[in-house]
Amino acid sequence: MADELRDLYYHQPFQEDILRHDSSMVQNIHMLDPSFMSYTNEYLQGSSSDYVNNSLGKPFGFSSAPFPFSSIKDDDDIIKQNHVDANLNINNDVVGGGSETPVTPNSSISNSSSNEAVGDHEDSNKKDKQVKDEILEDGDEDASKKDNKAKKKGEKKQRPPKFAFMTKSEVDHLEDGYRWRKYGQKAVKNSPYPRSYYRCTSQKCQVKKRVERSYQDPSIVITTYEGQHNHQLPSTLRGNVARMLNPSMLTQPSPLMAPHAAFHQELIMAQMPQFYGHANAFGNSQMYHQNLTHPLHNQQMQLPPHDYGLLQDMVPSMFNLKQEP
DNA sequence: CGACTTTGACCGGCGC
DNA sequence: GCGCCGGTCAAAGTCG
Repeated sequence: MADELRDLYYHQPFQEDILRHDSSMVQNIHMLDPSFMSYTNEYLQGSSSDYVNNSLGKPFGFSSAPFPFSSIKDDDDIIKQNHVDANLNINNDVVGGGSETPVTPNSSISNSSSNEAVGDHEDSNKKDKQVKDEILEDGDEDASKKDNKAKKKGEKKQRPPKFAFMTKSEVDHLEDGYRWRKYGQKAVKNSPYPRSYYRCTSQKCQVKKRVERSYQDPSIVITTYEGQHNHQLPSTLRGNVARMLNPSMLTQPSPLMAPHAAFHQELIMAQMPQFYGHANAFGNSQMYHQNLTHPLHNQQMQLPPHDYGLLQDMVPSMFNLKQEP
């Protein structure tokens, strides 16, 4: 399974290769193509439908173009979407400096193999069907175990939307601005690395996340968020996030949050605003989006010169703008 | 002492 | 029905 996961990881077109910084513990954060997300989810105990029907309504990359989730009805549609994404990303740099096999409009082999690489495709179809059935039901997302017991036979627990991504990091639990309490850890089948379960410590916030390390590439941490925060970021962290993003203050390192951690958080927040709808410290993050969405255009963007200080040092590719003295 | 982690037990879903 | 597996619970332990 992890072989396929790695293949997908390295061969699916990524929206961006955001971070390239040798000295950063988080070297690369890869926001995953929507279709890949659906595949990834197969590995992460969910179903492609979890993503197809999630509340994001936007691509998982930084593109501002709406992703037609509603048009996706089955795996075939996901594969078609994969074609589109492959075409769109054909000229983009990907992991490995573009040494990957180019994805062409006729790369159905790649896509179909990816489809097979999902593993037990029949099983995934069953899961999809299950989730689709679940979606037809009205149910409380945070239904407790007791509530489940009270449910009728045949009713299945509805899962909140999920968002998974892979991060190259030495640390398992990446700081994202929220406070989490670990409530479980399980050994992962066929992997020497355990999976950890975290729950947001805020009262009445049902957001959970799973963190596990890829056993094929132990440098990669797979994080899966489930649910939606119903509160703001802890104030101290928010303040530091703001500091990270305020150009006038960027030269001041944050004492409470490691630079890579703060940036990691921002990536997540920009990536899934619905998950951080109450706490998007980006505010007006248009520039950020544009920078990450069109790296080639970035070089031609005309922006007032700024000293981005620490962040610029961390993410030189983001600041690949002409800034004449 | 409160917040958090650890870890074995437990539960439900699923395949056979 | 049984066993496997993922996810969760909760008591005990740890830390600041």
